Amino acid sequence: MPVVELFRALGDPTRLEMVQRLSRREPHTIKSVSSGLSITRQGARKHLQILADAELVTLCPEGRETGVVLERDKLEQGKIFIAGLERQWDARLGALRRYVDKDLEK
Amino acid sequence: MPVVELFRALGDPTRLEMVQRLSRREPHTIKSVSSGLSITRQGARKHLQILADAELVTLCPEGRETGVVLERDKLEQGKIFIAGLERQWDARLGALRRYVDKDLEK
DNA sequence: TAATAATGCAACTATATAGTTGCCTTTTTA
DNA sequence: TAAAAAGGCAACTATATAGTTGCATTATTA
Repeated sequence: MPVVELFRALGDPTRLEMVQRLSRREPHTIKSVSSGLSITRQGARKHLQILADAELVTLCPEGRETGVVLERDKLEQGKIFIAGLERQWDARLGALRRYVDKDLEK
Repeated sequence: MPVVELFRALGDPTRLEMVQRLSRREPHTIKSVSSGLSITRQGARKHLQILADAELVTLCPEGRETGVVLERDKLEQGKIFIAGLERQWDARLGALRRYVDKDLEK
């Protein structure tokens, strides 16, 4: 289930910070996306690997440095998944509960 | 950062299955939302607690059993957060990159 | 009221995860 | 070409997490 890996990847403050940096500014290198995080380079590198394994990010080695690119489509998949949950909720019990609530107000 | 907890909560196959069950059908009890998961009752209960701590779910004890209610608003917060990332991406480098790509095609 | 159903609490194990340090390689650049 | 910059790989530690088992509690129901 790839969406589980996506949510797991987003479910860490360091990684979410990285994703926010990438959404705000590109291009980023491993260095720039990892700077000022109060963890070591290798610690940050592990987080980047998790993002890459979840395909939320692509690493592009070029010469001495490695570019980090955010995969917007993957974010979209997460949004679509949540929207699907909401749609089902709306369709079934949500509608019923709203009906019952309204009925009880009388 | 509450959205980190939300994503962390969704980033596990058992918990995502529970959330899907809740989105498809309500009401659910701890028992019903935990049945057939190939883990013990207590294992499932721990997952439910994580969902409750993330405020994705509310536990409502009533007599002998405890109702489990999905908090739709929390899902919505996740969707909105992702949409915000996408919006920033679209506004900044995404637009620039598309421009450069188009330019290179000539 | 005795049995059963639904659940809670606590202790325990095993594995995964976050983070570190040390050292090596490759590419720029002064 | 020597130094610096960016990064890879591996081993290690500590803590968090998933999952278990055992036992106790509270509500129903036969």
